[in-house]
Amino acid sequence: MARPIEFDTQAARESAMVLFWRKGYLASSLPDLLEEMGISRGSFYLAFRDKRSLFVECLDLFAERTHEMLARGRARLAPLDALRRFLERNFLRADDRHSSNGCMLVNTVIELAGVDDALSARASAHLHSLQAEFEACLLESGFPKARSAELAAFLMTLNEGLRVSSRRNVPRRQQLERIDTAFRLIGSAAA
Amino acid sequence: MARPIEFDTQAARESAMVLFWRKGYLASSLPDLLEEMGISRGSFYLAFRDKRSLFVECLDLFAERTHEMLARGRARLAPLDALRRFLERNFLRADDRHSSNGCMLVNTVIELAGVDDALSARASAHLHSLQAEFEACLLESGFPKARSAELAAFLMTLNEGLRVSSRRNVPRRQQLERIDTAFRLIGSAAA
DNA sequence: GCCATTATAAACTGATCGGTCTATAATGCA
DNA sequence: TGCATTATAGACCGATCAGTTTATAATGGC
Repeated sequence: MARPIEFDTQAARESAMVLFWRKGYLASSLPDLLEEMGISRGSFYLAFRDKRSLFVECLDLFAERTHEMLARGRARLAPLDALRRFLERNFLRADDRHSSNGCMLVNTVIELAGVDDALSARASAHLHSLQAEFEACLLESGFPKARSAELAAFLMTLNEGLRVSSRRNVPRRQQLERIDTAFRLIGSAAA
Repeated sequence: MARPIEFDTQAARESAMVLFWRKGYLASSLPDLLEEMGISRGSFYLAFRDKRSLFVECLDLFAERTHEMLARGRARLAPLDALRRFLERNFLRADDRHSSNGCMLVNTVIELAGVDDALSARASAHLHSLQAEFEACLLESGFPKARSAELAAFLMTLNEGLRVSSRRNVPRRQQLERIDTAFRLIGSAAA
């Protein structure tokens, strides 16, 4: 019919990311994606190779955003506070549209392990580099090297667990309590 | 052709459970299921209503087995040791065929949230009752009521995180270290 | 006013999905 | 021997999947 809006590739990619984040890879059909992205089938295959390639781009974009989120916290908070703020992220605002989507990296690891191992491994690698960032925070806040690595691994497990909980009906308050419990445990062990 | 084996409904259900556990709901196709169960299409629809109904049965069966696993530990170990043994379960034997399947309840929560909320909620409810079992262990080992509830929630988050980790390429040794870290933290806080 | 570009809607392809149905083969029992 | 039961293989159904193609409409530059 008309030519209402100019085709913004990046905006379309971000819309796709949100859908993949919410519904996963398999359950996001082409019609779903097209409606969410607001473009036609023709434009889709013109701008992106195929569904799987777009998913890879969205996965990498999500990882980038996640890293930025932690980096912004580190720029203005003490490293341990930034880490804690990062874990609390999904649970602070009750009205966040994405608060029950969990983490796209965790979701992808779970959904596609044994189905598309390359995609699952890619998501896993992103989580691994996030853990390295955790470790840097802990080092910066004074923990010795070995202890930092150990706690970073522990906090990554906690992070994974929290992202699972955020896809369940676990109330926000309980989630925050769990984070509080974890940090009190770490604090009392450090003291 | 022939009539080689008598049709064992329960054995077929268990085979289906393992496939659902490994590949999830959406990626397990009817042909996949039939091959894994070793039965024909006709027998499938004669014995089970449909794919989704069978999945519900498998989900409940998995939850039952999970509870039994914890109960067996409680029968022969101190409650805190049983709890720890339960968390370590997937990581003890390197040759376990199912060691990288994670937990079917966690997998289902993640895969089907936003896709089939009834199934996701059912898996979540099973995790909730497992958490109640955690709390009973902690109560029995001497923690006060409020503290038991808090730690049970924390350990459920840890459990969820560990099941995510077990679907990734995280080495067994690191997983065991993470559990060790968690229990040392709990121990030093309790002391 | 014309034309190349860029988008569109929608038809189409072949494969696969879950689910039904039919014709047949093997069995236990009478 | 014959028949009801229980299983099989596989054809078949309509729906949906990802991806391609086509004919058309809107636009900017000339």
